[in-house]
Amino acid sequence: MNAQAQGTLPVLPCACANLRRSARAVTRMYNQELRASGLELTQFTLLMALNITGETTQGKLGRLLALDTTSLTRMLKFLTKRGWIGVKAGDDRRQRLLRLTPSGRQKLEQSQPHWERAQRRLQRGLGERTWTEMGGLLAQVTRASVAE
Amino acid sequence: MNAQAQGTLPVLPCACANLRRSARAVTRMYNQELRASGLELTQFTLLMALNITGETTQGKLGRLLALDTTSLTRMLKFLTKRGWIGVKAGDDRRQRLLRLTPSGRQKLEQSQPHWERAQRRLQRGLGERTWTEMGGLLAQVTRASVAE
DNA sequence: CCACGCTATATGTATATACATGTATTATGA
DNA sequence: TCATAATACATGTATATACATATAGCGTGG
Repeated sequence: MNAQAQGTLPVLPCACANLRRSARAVTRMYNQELRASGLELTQFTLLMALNITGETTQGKLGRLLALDTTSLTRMLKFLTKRGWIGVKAGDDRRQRLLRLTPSGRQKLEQSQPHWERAQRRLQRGLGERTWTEMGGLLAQVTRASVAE
Repeated sequence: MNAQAQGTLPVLPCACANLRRSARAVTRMYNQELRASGLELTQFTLLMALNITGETTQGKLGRLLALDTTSLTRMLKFLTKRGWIGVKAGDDRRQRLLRLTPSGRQKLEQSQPHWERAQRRLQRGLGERTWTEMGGLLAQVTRASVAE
C-alpha cells in the first residue's frame, strides 16, 4: 500500500476525522482493485445505486447516497458522456430521470469481480463479525448526521 | 439538513460506498457546526493532528491521516499561507518539518467549542455505546485497508 | 388565472484528494 | 567513491464534492 507503512495508527479524537481517514484508506484499496476494470469507485457506486433503484431522479439518488444534488450534476455528466446512463425529463419537467443504459449495466457487471475482490479483501481483514456489524453502524452514523 | 429528507436509508451492498456516504454526511454536519469558527473540518483535522504529534514531517503526518503526501503538499500550503503552521527543512533536507504556530494553536483552541458541539451532536444521535464502538471499528477498518 | 413561494437542477467557485511523474537528496553496494 | 537505487516532496492533471446563487418549472391562495 502506498500512504501507510503501518504499525499503531492511533484513534484520533475527532470522530469525523476517523471516519474520513477510513474512507480514504478503503477507497484507495477499492480503487486499486477496480483499476483494471476501468471504473473508479465513485462511478461504480453510482452505477450500482442506479442498478438497485431502477429509474430514479437526481434528487432521490442524491438522498440515497447522501450526496449534494449539485455534486451529482457533474458526476452524472461524466457517466452520460460515457454512455453508461441515460437521462430524460420527467412529467415534472424540472426533474431528470436517470437510468442505467445497457452499456452501463454491462460495464457494471464487468467490473463486479474486481469489486468483489476488494470486498473480500476488506472482509478478510476485518473478520466476519466486524464486517457484518459495519454496515449497520455506518447506516446509523449516516442517519444520525443527516437527520434534523 | 440539506441532502437527505430521511426515512429508510438502506445499507448499500458496497462497504466502501457505505463508508463514504457516512463520511460525507458526517463531514457536512461537522462543517455546519464549525462554520462560525472560520475553519473547515479538513483544516481543523490537520491542526489537531499537528497539535497531537508536535513537530513532525509531512510524510509522517500523511501516514497518520492516511493521506497521500502529495495531497498534503497543497493542503499545507493553505495553512502556511494563513500562518497557522510553520515549515522548516530537517537535517535530512528532503524533509519538511511542520509545526503549529502560536496563531495556529490559537485558531485551533478557538474552534474547539464548535467542534465539540458537533461531536456531542453525533454522540447523542448514536448513543453512548455505538459512539464508543465506532472509534475502534474505524481504526480496524483503516488498518485492514492500509496494511499489505 | 396570476403573483409568489417552493422545488429540482445548473453554474460559479473553491477545497479535497489521488496518481503519474519530476526533482533533489540520501543511502548503498561494487 | 561513484553509479544507482530509494526516499521525500513538488507539480501536472483529473475527479470528487460542497456551498452560494441562478434559473426554470410547479403549486397555491386570493
